[in-house]
Amino acid sequence: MTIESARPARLPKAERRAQLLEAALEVFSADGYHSAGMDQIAERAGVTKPVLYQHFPSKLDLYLALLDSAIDELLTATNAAIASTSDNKQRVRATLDAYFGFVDARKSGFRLVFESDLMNESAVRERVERAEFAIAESIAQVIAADTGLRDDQALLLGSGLQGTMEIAARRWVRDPGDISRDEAAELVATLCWRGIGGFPLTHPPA
Amino acid sequence: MTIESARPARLPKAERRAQLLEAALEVFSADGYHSAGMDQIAERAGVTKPVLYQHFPSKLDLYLALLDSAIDELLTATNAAIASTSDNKQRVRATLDAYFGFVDARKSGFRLVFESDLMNESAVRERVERAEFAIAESIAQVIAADTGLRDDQALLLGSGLQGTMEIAARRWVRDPGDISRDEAAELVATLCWRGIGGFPLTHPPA
DNA sequence: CGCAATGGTTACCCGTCGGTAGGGTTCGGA
DNA sequence: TCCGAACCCTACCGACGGGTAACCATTGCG
Repeated sequence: MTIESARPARLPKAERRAQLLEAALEVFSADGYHSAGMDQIAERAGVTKPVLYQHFPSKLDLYLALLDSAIDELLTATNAAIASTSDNKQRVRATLDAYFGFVDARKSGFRLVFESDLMNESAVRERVERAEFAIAESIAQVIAADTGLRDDQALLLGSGLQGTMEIAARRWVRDPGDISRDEAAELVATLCWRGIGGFPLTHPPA
Repeated sequence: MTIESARPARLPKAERRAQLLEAALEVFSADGYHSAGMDQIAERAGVTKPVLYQHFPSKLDLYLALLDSAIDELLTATNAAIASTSDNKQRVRATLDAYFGFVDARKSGFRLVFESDLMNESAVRERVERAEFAIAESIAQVIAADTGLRDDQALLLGSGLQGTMEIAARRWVRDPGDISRDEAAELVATLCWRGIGGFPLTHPPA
């Protein structure tokens, strides 16, 4: 009982903030936005509610901070993967590795974004849709460049691939079963490549 | 002022119930479960809250009634489509016609099921997952029968196809753009068939 | 040893909303 | 015309939870 052990455990602002974010992420992703209480989040961080409000002005702001952080990380990872090679088959594989890598390492963050129960809030919906669109568009750019398809057609296909990744990842997170992260990524990569691989250059502008 | 015109407009129980269900469906699907208020639903039906509670014991029960109804309709439609032919390519097309037919005709019901903000409620989650699984399994049965794939492999593919339909439909409902219902169904059917069509009999048990 | 400044806590407020009690009004039948 | 049943409304309750006010405690510096 010499030093920090029991309840109070005073912390500098930055660390406390990080801790609160982590606690909030766990609670939000476990219970959803509506069921989660500010008291609950504070308690998980070993602190009381007012402390939470010293760091975040409202419940929604706290949620959005987490959302932005998760989205940012996902976009960074996928964009890096898309840019990592110029071989399209490899590119698909790399992208799915990155996607499932994120999903695996940041399960809570992933669920926060793609299983949110706050989609009615415009601020949330906007962010999630922007994220989905950003991924779809990154893919679409490659498709458009390499196939000669029209931009809107490419975007449609990009959306399809993005959607496939999203829903597959969601299902895998919910119930991984016997499937490892790598297996999952490879499986979906195969599916995506089978779907998209037939397009390149076999489909002139006409 | 002779007959029913103004506010009260007395109705027999069955009709009132139907009207309440319709009003609730609109409100729930527009605002989500949490934002929707019982007063709001009652008002939309031209009635007050207690009337609502004479027909449904709680907000959740009302929601579940709508959910069950929508799910039942969707499963009926898709199962009929799957059974409608024995040509697999046709089968895929028919299933997507049925799926998008439901989505188009019952937009609110579709959103209620697949964009629910009440997934944390176990009763809701269970129903939605059962619905997804039921569709995936119907598809998987055909796949298993026609390809010789193991049951679990077939179920995985069935889940993939179900997921593809779901997410594509969700995106189409959110923003149909210039794409007609038929176009959407055909497009996704093509995508699904391209993904699954390579499997039959080319992939023996080994 | 004071004495800020920083970090926490207890205790409370209050708006919203699901749910209810009890009383009025219309209708069919005797 | 009386009666009771079916239907609907006004008015209210009570709990839950986001957000806040006001008050302790620890730390470290002069």
